[in-house]
Amino acid sequence: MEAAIETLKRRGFAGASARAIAEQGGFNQALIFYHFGTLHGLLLAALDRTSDERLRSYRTAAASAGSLEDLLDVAAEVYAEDLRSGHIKVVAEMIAGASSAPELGPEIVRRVEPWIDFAATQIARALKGSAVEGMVPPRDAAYALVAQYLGIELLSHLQGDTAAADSLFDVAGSIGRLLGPMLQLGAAMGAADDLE
Amino acid sequence: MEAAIETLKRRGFAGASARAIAEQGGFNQALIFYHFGTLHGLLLAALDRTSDERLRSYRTAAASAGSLEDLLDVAAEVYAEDLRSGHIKVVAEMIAGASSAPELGPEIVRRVEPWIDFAATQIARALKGSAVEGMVPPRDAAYALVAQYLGIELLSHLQGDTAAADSLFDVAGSIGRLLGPMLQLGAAMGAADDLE
Amino acid sequence: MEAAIETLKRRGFAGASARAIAEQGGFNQALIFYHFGTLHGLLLAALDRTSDERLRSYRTAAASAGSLEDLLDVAAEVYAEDLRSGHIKVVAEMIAGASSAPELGPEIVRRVEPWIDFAATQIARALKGSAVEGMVPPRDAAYALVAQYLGIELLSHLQGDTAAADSLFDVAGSIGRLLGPMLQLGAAMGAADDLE
Amino acid sequence: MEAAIETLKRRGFAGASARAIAEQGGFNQALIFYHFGTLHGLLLAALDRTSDERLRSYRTAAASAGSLEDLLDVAAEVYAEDLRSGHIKVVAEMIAGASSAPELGPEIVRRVEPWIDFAATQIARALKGSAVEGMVPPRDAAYALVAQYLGIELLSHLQGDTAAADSLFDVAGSIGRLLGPMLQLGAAMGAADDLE
DNA sequence: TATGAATGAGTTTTCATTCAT
DNA sequence: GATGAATGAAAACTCATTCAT
Repeated sequence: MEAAIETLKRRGFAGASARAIAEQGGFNQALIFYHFGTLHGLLLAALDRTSDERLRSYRTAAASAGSLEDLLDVAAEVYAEDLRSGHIKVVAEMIAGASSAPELGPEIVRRVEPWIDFAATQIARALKGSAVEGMVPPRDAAYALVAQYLGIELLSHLQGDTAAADSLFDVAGSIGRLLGPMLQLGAAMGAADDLE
Repeated sequence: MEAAIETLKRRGFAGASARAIAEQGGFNQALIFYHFGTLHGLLLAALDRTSDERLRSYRTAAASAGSLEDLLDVAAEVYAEDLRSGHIKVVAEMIAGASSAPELGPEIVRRVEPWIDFAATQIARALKGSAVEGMVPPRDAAYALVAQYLGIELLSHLQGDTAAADSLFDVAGSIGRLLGPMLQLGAAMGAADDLE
Repeated sequence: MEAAIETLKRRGFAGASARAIAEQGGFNQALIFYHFGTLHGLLLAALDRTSDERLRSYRTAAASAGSLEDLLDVAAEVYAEDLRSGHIKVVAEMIAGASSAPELGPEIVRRVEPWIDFAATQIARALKGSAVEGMVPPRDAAYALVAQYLGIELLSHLQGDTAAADSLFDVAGSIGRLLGPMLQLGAAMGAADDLE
Repeated sequence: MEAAIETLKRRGFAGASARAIAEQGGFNQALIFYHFGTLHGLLLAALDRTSDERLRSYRTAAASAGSLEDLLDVAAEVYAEDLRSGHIKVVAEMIAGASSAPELGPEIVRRVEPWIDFAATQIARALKGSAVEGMVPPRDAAYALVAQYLGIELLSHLQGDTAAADSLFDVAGSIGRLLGPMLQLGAAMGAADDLE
């Protein structure tokens, strides 16, 4: 699975062939099929692993954020780490690749759901008690947020530099700090423990 | 090129093989190479065609918008059409596919630039005279907007339904209508003709 | 035909496709088939042209040689010109290429015959009255000589330098000058006009 | 490799496609790439095998020759066997084919070198102590000899009969026997063991 | 004469997967 | 658990040739 993740990062979904992964990991191609049945099986298992691991990081980080400002800071920090370490690349590759292997679709949907759930929870936290609480459905906002991450990963990888992606978080931060007080965002966030 | 676009929509980048496109168009595979030299050559030409065509639609629509509200309405409308007609799918597939064919990268970057430029222009229009004019660099916001579109396309296609994507525009609309007056967005938009 | 010859020189038999020749000559591929029926038809016609032209040069040069020394000098001179201009390359390419297109075989044999005839005539001239006149059948020697030229062309082209080929003629010259008197080669060559 | 050699003999370089070789050997085309990476890889490996094997025969035969006469006899014998068994055909095809696949050039040069070295050694042996020892550089003569073999292979294969090639060795033999004593060729050949 | 477009059969190569060991 | 060998299907691309204009 490590080899699969590494190969996804380095060579993308289309480059993550059985041969490439086996070469990366220094073992025989046939092993993939022995253990996972299908190449896609391995890829999904690998996705599971990174996804779980990263989600755990995000959860821990979010739990420690007691205010909107904290949350924005923490999000920027964790995301920056992901973008550079390539963890998001793996997710983006799998989602992009799913279009060429339709049977992957539902499997990947299932693995993206927890991320949307997590984002929705955090957004709900931030919106609670604010002026826009009724106006913004947390799930829709979460969906948009995840989509935003994916899109940025794709674009920044396409252009080969992450400068734009980096500065975006600054802007998001300043807007958050401006709008936060105006809309009373994060008003009820104090208790960091009442997360799922 | 029509066959290529259709195949990209239906079967994605990885499924847009010479064989598949030729079958879709009812002609011989070799024709692709006769006319475009390379499969990628055809794919890029097809992308050019859709991209140009759609950008023209967007420009026309934006030009007719005299207020922030108009702009939001118009954006929602044109985008909804795109999402359903599949035009955005083609762009998203090419961008996603670029990761498996690195030599495509620069070519696609060149074709995405005009979209970012266009978005930056519109955002600059809307921000002019507002309270956040100095805070939000239009190009960064434009980058984020394009990324958002791409991400939504990928996710909605993955999940097979566009419900979430649709409701997002409603939410964006209501937020826009709320924040617009607060931040004086679109304050100086009256003159619809002063676009690039 | 000029385009065909040029393409044979530059890209070899395998590279002399209809497309390549048409590109070289700046005309349409289909013209080849209109005028020559087959690609091989054109190639053979081109071979005819160079072959005739060069054979004429060789004949003229040989006719002017009144002694064995002259003949050796003249042979070295004309051959060196050929090797550099690429005329021999065309012949060698066609002969080598014939193995992949068996139907070319007989056609090429027919075009090589005159060269063997010519060489046989010159060899007979040189042998006349010598000590080995009865021992060396001129046609066999001519065959060997033509084979030698072909082989040298192939090897020198393979190694990318003609140094070895060049020095060979020097050696042949000195041996000729040594053996000539010993064996009374060229004893009866005086009359340069009694050639076919 | 046996299938490759057989196919080179029967259908020439251009006919030695992956498909043809696989058909000849009764296995799947893909095996070629599994084992040799490239079609050329296989072809070169096959060339290596024949070349090594034949060179060993030639070395053994030459080692047993204690006089110039022996050497000429032995050369005629081994060569006749080669011409008929097709071993030389393989070499000639590869050399001729190299012109259509320039990246093969250096690889083949490397494989022809040992033949030139071997010939140079034998020629030096024969020239030692002769009247022309200083006049004839062994390497040049060896180059000419190898070229001669190649040329004869090409011509005889082209004409479909080996009669001319056969009689050539007789002629070479008689000339050798005539010139040998005159030039004191092979004077110092007694010790057959002092070969490389 | 000349051309642009078209085609079927061919090329090398890569792929996921299987299987005997 | 692990491996080397094998395979059928598919990939991109090139070829000689044809044909309507």
